[in-house]
Amino acid sequence: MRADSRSRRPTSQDVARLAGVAQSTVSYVLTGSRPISEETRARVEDAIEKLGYHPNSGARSLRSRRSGVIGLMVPQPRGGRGEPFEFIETISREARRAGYDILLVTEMEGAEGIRRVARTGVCEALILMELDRRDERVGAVLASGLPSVMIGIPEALGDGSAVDLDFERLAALVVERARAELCPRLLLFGGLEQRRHRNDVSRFLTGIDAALARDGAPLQVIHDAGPLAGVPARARELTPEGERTAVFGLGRVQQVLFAAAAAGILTDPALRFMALAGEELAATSPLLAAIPRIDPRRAEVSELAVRELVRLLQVEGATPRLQLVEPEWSVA
Amino acid sequence: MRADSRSRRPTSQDVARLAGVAQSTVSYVLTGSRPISEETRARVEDAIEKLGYHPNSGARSLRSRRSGVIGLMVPQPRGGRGEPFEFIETISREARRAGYDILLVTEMEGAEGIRRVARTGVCEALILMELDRRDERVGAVLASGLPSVMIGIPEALGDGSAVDLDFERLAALVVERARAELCPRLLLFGGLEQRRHRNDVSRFLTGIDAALARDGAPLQVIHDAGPLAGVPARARELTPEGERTAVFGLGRVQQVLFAAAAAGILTDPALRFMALAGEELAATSPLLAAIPRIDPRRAEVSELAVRELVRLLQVEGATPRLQLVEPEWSVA
DNA sequence: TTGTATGCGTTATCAA
DNA sequence: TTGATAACGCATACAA
Repeated sequence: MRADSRSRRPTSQDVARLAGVAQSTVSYVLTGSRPISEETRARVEDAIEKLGYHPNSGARSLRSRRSGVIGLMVPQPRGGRGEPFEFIETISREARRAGYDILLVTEMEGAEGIRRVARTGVCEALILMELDRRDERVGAVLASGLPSVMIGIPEALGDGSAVDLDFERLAALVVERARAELCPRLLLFGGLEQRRHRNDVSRFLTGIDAALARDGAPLQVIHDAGPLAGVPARARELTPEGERTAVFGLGRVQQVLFAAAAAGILTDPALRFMALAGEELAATSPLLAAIPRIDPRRAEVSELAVRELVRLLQVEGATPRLQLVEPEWSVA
Repeated sequence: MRADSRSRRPTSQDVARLAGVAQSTVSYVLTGSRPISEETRARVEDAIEKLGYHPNSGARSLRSRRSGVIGLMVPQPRGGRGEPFEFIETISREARRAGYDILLVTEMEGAEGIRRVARTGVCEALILMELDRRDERVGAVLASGLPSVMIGIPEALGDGSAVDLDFERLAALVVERARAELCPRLLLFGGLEQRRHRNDVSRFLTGIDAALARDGAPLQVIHDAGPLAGVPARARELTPEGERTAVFGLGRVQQVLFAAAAAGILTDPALRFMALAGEELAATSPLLAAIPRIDPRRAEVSELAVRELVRLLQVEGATPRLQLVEPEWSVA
């Protein structure tokens, strides 16, 4: 019933017939890999338009061995965090602008997922994010031989490309500011020492140590691993009269700030909250807009990752790079 | 230098050679579309294992016209919302369990993006989310002829499948509770009337009207379209001494609750906050855990969407369905 | 500047 | 129960 000539998707053969040229000519017009006369090109493009032709992706990737698809390994949603979404959406948009699509590979699949998409040829390149310092997926990616970019800096980076916010520099900024604001103490919440296996946490802590070792006022660093809702109270408690404690952590700031607000100590002069957070924090409330903030610049990191990958894919003999995005205070 | 026999990815031909069978036999073992003797199957599977063979996805989808890829249209990240991530990740995971991969199509691409992935054959099915009541993408999906599932209920659903939380029922729950708690007033924040174009908001408001029309204590509904940070204060202001106002909205609860906490009126007996929010809200603080909460059940909705799509893809003659997930109070 | 011919690695039909 | 063989739709080497 349903099938007449129109129900079948048009092929380059159909286009060729309508334009009165050879099938290969249609292909050459599309790939641009051979000069085509202005007149022929126009006729072909007309026919393409008229038929609503789109090249079949299976055939194309079978023949050219390039699928036009980039695999993106996404983390599990832990504790209702939504930040990965901004990475994912931006990466997807940027990739599309360069002519690529994004295919998701879940963390659940692990290194085997990497091997799968590499071996089947669904993906011709890979982006990884939320990596542990030692992450089996990194090895799988490098072994696959596909061009890749990591968001974050794992240990065995090999000669892969990587892009991320400079977490060491971030730590330096935090320490510098704590000193500048005459805080003798810096409380780091979120159990960072227990999360040292994360590549970003590890770099941050390295940066803290380095900053402490540099000249400057003495600064006591306290690692807090307790429940986030208790952070403000604990910070308040360990602050002697007339002194001031700086409070910072990687992620989950909102929870800490909420607890502070609920306890009425969000603007307590004895506490100096600082946050790694985007504009959305400032937009939530004027009170939060006043908090010194370093933007994680997720969109920039994402764009950089895609650009780097496209470079690896398209520039002959491109060599892997490590690119760090500079953190900055958003409110002076 | 680099190319010896090992550098090429093995094909079913290689497997056949090693197993001493015909290439087609390998294919039959893989697809299961023909009975194979136990002995032959074992030999083939051994060879597959030994070579680390994975069928080439381009060739497979060229020949079978099934790419094993589901397109997922994702929204733009507006105002730092991260909820879409839970949908995306869950959908991706469930799809993988059914043997499919998820390819992202950004909202930026619009209806043309739908047409593209459909025409090129990259995707053999589609999932749409965050739809407007009238959304050009819906038409494009239906026109593509691909099996599809909408998360949300747009107007021109046609005979597409749809899955979502039952927002009409959600409204009924909210109204019922406001009445049960003897609130003469319900304040709805977030400018819902201005966001009626959204399919979920529209259904919610329909549900509100229906619930109000039913028997019960009189309830005044106030639509608040002002800044979220001012919601608690405004709610407090319009509440006469000794009375109580219920406060609810779709999304952005955290901002409102933060403002309430900061103003010290989170537990004001004159206000009755209720929230559409997942566990993460309760986990943020004991204060928030006490707030009556309806879970949006994003994971369930996502799983249902994937299951429905898989049914459409795999069950011969399957007919589209509309499935609503029942909202419930998480704290009594 | 264009056309002809070949093969990418599968799936599935036709024989045996 | 299995083998040979023919497409699927495109990119590109080779001819003209």
